[in-house]
Amino acid sequence: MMQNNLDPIDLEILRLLQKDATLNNKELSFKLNKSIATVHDRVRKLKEQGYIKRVVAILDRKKIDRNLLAFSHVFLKAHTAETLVEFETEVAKFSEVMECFQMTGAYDFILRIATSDMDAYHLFLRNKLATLPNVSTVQSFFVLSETKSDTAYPL
Amino acid sequence: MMQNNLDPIDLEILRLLQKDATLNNKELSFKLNKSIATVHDRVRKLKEQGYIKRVVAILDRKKIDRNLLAFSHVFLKAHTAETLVEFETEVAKFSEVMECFQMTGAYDFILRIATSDMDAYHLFLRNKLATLPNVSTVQSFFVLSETKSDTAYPL
DNA sequence: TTTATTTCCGGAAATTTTTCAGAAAAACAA
DNA sequence: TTGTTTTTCTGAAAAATTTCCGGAAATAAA
Repeated sequence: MMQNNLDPIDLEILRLLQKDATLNNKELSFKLNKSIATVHDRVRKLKEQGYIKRVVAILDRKKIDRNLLAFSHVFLKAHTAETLVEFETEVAKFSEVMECFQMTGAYDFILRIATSDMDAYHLFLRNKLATLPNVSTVQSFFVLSETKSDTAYPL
Repeated sequence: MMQNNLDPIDLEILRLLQKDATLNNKELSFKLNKSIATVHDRVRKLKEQGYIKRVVAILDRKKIDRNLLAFSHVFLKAHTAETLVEFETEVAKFSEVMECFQMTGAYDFILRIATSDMDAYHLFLRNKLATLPNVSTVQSFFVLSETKSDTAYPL
């Protein structure tokens, strides 16, 4: 596997592990009709080569008191490299911020914010996000329902 | 553990497994200063009780040719229960749609779309999303850079 | 304090991961 | 085609881990 291409076996392994990374080599080998050692080797290489970045446990957000999910659109006052980097650095430190993307178009950043409730969001907005230098405007949108939520890319 | 509260040991286990679910019981037991059997028991219960919904492999999106990430804001023409459910059902079938949220406020849904490039997004928009009944307007925003991307909630 | 309940632990058995040498398959050159 | 090299695959053995269990320790209740 010198070249960077994934064969059908690799793709199937990635497909399966994206859905359920608790599958062990024996189970994978059964599903793939390959030997355990082969599967073991393939998985090791997929990790080594960085196709699999990490394996994580996904928690039930509502069970750990993160009932409110919001998207915050952030506009900055200035757009120098420095301003952007500073905002990115500071916003990443807030525990409520799950994701931060710099965007094209109408606003500068989209944040995905997880808090326990609206009060907590309000406090986050007032005491954390709005206090960052160069933040001009924040538009907040709240999730009514999660219709689809997938970490697995189709392969 | 009859009541639904997590003690500091459970919280620490969840913290660790959210970051790296490849940690085995021996490693966890070392970090927690507990026996392997105790850790094993705790993790089993956390899964049983649904705190850990699933364990997944996170892939490097760019290595599997999903270079473009977009957020699409969707406005519907009508808002009957039927219309909403139909949209949710149909949009979830598209492989480009990683997430779909129904939202409060200015637009009805936010979609997170992963495609290989702008051409693929264009095709998705024209041939899939825009063809759904009752879709009024779609605003597309593209990710310039991922500043923070976390699946782990702070505990 | 005594009793009941829960949590925790060490050790053993069962299972899985990891390693390895050789076989099979594929790629390549003559 | 044939022989050579390289890669991939396999089964088996060794190493490591998970899983189970009885009883000890800690905690809560009587």
